[in-house]
Amino acid sequence: MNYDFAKIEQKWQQKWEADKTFKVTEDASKPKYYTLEMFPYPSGNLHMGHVRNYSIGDVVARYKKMNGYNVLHPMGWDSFGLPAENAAIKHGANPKDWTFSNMDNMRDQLKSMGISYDWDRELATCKQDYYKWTQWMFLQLYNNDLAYKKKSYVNWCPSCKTVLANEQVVNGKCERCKAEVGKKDLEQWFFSITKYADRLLADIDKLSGWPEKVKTMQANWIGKSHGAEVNFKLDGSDTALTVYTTRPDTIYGVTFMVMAPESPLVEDIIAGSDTEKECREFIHKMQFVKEMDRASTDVEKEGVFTGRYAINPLTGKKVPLYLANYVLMDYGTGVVMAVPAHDQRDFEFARKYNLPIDVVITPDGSDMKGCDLTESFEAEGIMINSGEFSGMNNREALPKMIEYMNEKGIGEKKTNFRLRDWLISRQRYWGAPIPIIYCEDCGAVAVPESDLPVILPEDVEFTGQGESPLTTSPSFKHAPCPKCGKMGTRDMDTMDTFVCSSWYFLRYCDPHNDKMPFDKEKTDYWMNVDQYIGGVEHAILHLLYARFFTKALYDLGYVSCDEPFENLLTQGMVLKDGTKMSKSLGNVVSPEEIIGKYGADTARLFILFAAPPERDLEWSDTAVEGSYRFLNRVFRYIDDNKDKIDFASTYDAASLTSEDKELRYTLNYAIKKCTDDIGIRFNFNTAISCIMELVNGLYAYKGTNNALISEATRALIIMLAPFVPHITEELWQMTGGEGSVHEQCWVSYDEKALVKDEIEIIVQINGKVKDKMMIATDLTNDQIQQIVLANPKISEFTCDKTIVKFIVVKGKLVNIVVK
RNA sequence: GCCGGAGUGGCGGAACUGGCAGACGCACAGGACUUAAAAUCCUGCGGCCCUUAAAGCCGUACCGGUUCGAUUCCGGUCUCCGGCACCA
Repeated sequence: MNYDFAKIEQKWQQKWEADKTFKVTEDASKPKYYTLEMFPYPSGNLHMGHVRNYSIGDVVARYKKMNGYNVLHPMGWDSFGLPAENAAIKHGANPKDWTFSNMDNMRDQLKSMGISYDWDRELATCKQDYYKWTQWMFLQLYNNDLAYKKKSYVNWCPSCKTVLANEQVVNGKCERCKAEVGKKDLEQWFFSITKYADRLLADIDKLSGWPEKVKTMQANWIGKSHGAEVNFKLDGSDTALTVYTTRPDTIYGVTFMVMAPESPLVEDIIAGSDTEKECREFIHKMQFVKEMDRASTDVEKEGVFTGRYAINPLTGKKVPLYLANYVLMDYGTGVVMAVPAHDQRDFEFARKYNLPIDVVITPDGSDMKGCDLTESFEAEGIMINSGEFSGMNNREALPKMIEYMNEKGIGEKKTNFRLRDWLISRQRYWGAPIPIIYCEDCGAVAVPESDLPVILPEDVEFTGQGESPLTTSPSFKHAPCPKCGKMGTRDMDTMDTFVCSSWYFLRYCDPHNDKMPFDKEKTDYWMNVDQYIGGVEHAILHLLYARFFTKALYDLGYVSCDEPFENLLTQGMVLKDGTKMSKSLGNVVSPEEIIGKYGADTARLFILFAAPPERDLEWSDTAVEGSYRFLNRVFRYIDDNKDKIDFASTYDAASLTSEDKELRYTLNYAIKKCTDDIGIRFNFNTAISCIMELVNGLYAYKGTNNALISEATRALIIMLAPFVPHITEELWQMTGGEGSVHEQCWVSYDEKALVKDEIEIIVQINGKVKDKMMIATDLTNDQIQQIVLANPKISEFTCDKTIVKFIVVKGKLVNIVVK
């Protein structure tokens, strides 16, 4: 007979909900612990990735609670976003109805998993009482010069019909729909995340609880580089051509200059030149080259001479100026000094167009001809043909050269970042409206805080054609200017949904506040998030934006922490047949189906047992049955032995039989290991395996000490409780436990029970295992040596040899080195 | 190209501080119970040698080093996964 999981799970879920077992409030008398799983997008159904994410979080939350912490464990919905709009277009539904019914369904599914959320703190980013404060956040940034509107050349997804942030373009394709991303010249809102680039980079060092992988990904994304800006002069004009270079030490080797065809300087430069026609053709051609094909290392370098020259400020030499496909407009200045001898890209370009290659650094300072090179020389070396710097090591010369150029007023030190400002305007409907009104007289005016929220209208049409659905609303477009009262027009864009998710962890601390986004006292109590758990796909986007928001709010005095997430766990993916589960591959296993067939406890146990949390996990139907089998085995044992169990009974440790001692050892070892594995190592798979060993030990125990059985059973139920909350609650009740198992204290172990009278030691000769012996634990090394050498099996090896060394590793092994 | 991570039985994985490689589970095989099956329980389960067993040898991607002793530390190589990439 299998245990009736369906009945048990439903029974306890209802009881927990009725008792508000997991409701939490600030309590200064207890240490707090904030555990958070990344909130889901309400797509309609939970998938296995969610099950894994929330099972991991629930173990942490329940374990910490049993260890005396006041645990905040909330859940909500990242509920703005494009899929709702697409569903509206496809099925004629309203994005709001679609989203809310998905949330209802997924909330039920989450409840069926028995996760210990404080549902009173539930939030949804698409609700007015939340997005009001998202708009408030916009105003804070706007009022503090951290939000601005700018016309720029932005990423445009033709399929989603909206602009995208740089972070949302992956390999030239839209992160969401995989369509080829184009470029568009649009006026858009940006957040000045680059003002925080230095701190976002430097404070990565504070994140000792983050995986190395995520930290390097963020550092690479921010991409700080050190160099100099140097002014070249355009020959026959006063125009300065400013370049950014990380290698000012190679400036004597500049033989030409290259600039991006999009550069605003181009027009004046080519006007009237001999090659104007060719230049215009090249610029025209470049407009139609896809971003992806332009920004790839293996695309052939291509360019055209502008007919003009630039003057090297150090040498006074005249060098030709080219337009080139490999120069990026949005990094540095859009103009690059080309040093073909010491930069591979410039080298390839120079070879193609027969431009001179002047070597200015060689390994040993001897002369070298550019024509002899097969590739650029980018390593460290001695400078040659570099005026007064010749003969110096180039790395030592570099700062001196910057200093020199600084004195002469031709250049200065400069750091550059790869990170760009965050484009937050979206030409979509289902998002938080940007609280800005455009007035003919006053320009862009922020909606005053007292007028928030700017409500997302419902009188819109979803045609899938033309502009954003928001523009079809008759009621939304016009609003009086907050400054002068004259009728103006609202900003018709909504904010990137990543804005909504950049501060939700703060709202959970005070989710019903209608005066402020949160009360500082409450965030002071709960923040930081002690443990944040989610997929590694958010390593850059969400985590970087959330860090930026936290720092900005910190600077404005709204929070006391300048990093939001103390510890981060990036869980691995759930795979089937070696690949990611996906509808198109037809290898999706639905959580609902598994929970229906085996129960939530089995689903949770399997997913926690099958692999450590950070690693990818291969789904196995047979292994799921194994987990189910284990739970039945536990249930059966306790059901069969419940008459023997009395938690109040005690025993005398001094009068135990050897059998008793063995069980007692297994028990205490399991407690020790399980405690470390959950609390310190986050290795839930091994925590579960040692609980399994305890169950095997209980089955194998043939003694009659019921008090000992009771002690072991009690510990078993408590240790299993964070993993499988329903069955343990039932077993707790069956064995006469008081209250809820989830309100019990975690178990502690007895160090003395882990000390054995006799232990097995390994006997090695020259590092190879030759025998195993049982010896008393209280022997001295000399006594051990005597006993081991008296062993006939060992003396057989040692008799005709000399013993060089006798190594004793206390409690483990001895190694005899013989010759 | 640069930066990270990984490589252990048929499979998922374990070995935490340099000390019995393969815990725990899955799969498989044999047995008990049963009229039978399922369920359950017991036993075996890295490879070679061998009828079997004992004993021995080999074995943690590969080559080498340090050490009494290396899956673990060091040097080099290969493969796979992830991120970034014409960033001057």
